Amino acid sequence: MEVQTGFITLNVIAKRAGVSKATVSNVLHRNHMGTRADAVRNASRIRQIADELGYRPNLAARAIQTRRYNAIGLLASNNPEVSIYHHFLSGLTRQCHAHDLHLNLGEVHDQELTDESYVPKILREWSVDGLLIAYTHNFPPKLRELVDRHAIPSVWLNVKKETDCVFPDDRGGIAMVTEHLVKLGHRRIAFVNTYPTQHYSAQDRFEGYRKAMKAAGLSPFSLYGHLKTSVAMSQLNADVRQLLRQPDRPTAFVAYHAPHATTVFHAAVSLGMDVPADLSIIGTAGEPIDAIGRDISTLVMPGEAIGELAVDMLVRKIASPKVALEPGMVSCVFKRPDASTGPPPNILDKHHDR
Amino acid sequence: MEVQTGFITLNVIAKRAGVSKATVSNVLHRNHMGTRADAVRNASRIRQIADELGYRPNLAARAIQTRRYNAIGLLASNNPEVSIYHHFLSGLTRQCHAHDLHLNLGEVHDQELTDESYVPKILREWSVDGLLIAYTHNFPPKLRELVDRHAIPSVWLNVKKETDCVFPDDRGGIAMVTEHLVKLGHRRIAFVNTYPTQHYSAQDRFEGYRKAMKAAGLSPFSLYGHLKTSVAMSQLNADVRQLLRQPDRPTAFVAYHAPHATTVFHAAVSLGMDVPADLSIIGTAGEPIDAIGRDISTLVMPGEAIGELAVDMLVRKIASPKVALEPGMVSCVFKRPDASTGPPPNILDKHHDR
DNA sequence: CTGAAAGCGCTTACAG
DNA sequence: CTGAAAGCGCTTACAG
Repeated sequence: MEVQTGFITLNVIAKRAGVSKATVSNVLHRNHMGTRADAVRNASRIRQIADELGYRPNLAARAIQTRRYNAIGLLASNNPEVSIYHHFLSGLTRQCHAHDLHLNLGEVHDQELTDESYVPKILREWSVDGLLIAYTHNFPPKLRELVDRHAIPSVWLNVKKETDCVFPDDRGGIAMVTEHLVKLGHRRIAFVNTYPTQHYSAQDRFEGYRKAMKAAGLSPFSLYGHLKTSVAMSQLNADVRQLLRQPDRPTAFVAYHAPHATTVFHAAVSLGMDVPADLSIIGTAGEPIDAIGRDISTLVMPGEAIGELAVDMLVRKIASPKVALEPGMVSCVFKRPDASTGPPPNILDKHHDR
Repeated sequence: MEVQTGFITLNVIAKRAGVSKATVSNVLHRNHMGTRADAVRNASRIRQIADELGYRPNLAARAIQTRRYNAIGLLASNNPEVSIYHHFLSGLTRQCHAHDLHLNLGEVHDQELTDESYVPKILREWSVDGLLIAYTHNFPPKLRELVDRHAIPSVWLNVKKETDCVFPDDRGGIAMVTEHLVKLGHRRIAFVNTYPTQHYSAQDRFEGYRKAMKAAGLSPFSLYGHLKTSVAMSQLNADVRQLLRQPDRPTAFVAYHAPHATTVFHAAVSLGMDVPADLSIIGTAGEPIDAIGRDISTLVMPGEAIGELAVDMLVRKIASPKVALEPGMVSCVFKRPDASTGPPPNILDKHHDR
């Protein structure tokens, strides 16, 4: 039985049931704990009619009344260098469902950012109770001004700020996996990142690595150091191959993210090396189920947990907009440590310094 | 200057400006082509006041009036085997912006599907004008019933149906790249897919390959044939290594998707082979910028174009719900053909049949 | 427990 | 061109 969408209102049901729309509203949308027998019968009759008619409450009418949209917005850049919001979607949608919230996606395309007058619909019109901002850096000043000006409750995703943000513990995670390599006996451990990102994770991951190396009395070595422009993956492949031919080559790599790890892996194998017998490799931010048919020990970013926590925090923020929320730091998980790490090979262990 | 969010209404502006709210509404939201000098002055004054006060129209109040939410919903599975909606998001959000539409994300988590009574908020409440459904198979009957029953205008993403759907031309694309290999002189071309998917793309990609092989008088060879359960990537690695050691080994691979291609690539290199001198490889549905530092010739699925077309179609569908829309088929693009394909190596070319 | 009434913020004919 | 009025579908005190 097909129903005419959008025309089944409280009024229609009320007439059918011979009651007032206030009563229908009470029965359908409030916890109407009836006790009198006739009231209970009435209520179930109303519910049945609503069901038959395929009633769906009009959210807008409710929103206008309650001053709550029961919806939050996600303001994200579509530039993958600036936002990796895809990783959070699963957690976000799950937790939105838990709070019975709609999720409004407002992706900002980079080309639009050049247009000074560009304002995403999500900010132009009032239709969410709060905002999740997935914009690690280069957040357009104009948008920030709007968010501030309208005092929209917001929580930042994957950004390190004083308050109201959620991010993974990059530094701690990388330090942990670096220590893992140190404990296995590695002394020449290289860090690799091809991206020139202004995101905190670039600094933090390197810092975690550096700290762990220093603590073990080892010299940190970053393949590219501080980059102005990104290095092509084919270049990385070539550079790693050359590096691995040196007598004082690294015996282990810590990669900024998964593709770096698979590229190092592939370069090593192309030289006839075995992983982890000849070289240990740790990836970051991907999943150990890799793309080359060889599992890789990986420090997994808890994207889902971040998404869930962000929604929880935003819900609190919406309830008390004035209260600044402590940053939410989520731990990373080291998965499959044995997959691609092991003791260093028995090569001449002279100190590696450059 | 901070404004009190949500309390700046047409009325407030009207009072400040000393006009009626009808006038404010006209000036702000209609193309109020004033001609009389005083009217023009009035209009710009109203606009200025609205601006100063940080007025944002309340979408809900408008929606209730116009019976239009100016929003569409995306109903997607969070099971990556059943929906790959992430690929479409960029196109979806871009085109939503072009049509000045909100995008509501309703992801359905698989665990919820076991719950018979589960109904996503997006269907429970009326808050979008239409629905994009990214659910290639196993769409829960309950949800379909709701969509049908309420006659919600909808377009299916990445699904082949009689009407109202958008999908890439998998068959044509794969046939094209297979022909490319045939033209290069390959005769033993293998197809590889580790997933037991009920999605049309599994059949279609294989069909495109099979057709092209038959047309060239060659025997198709699928590494795993029809699968009941998926094959681990490590298994694929091992199997490819073994296969490549056979004297009548394939000289080229067509992969169901990108990770299959990189795995084949890696397996070949681990045997000391060179790509494309010793083996040609074509990936599908990823980007040629691969994860191993070696570019791969790839048949790219036009995710962005699909997303854009889907929104356009849904907009038409919302305008005329009764009209069935022709399926939208989008062509795939063969990128970097020279990256990992070339003429077959000079190995004994005896016919490959199993 | 139920219903008449007022109101949320906006839009839309319709008079003036 | 402008404004008073009615109404969109719902919720919420407040009487009864």
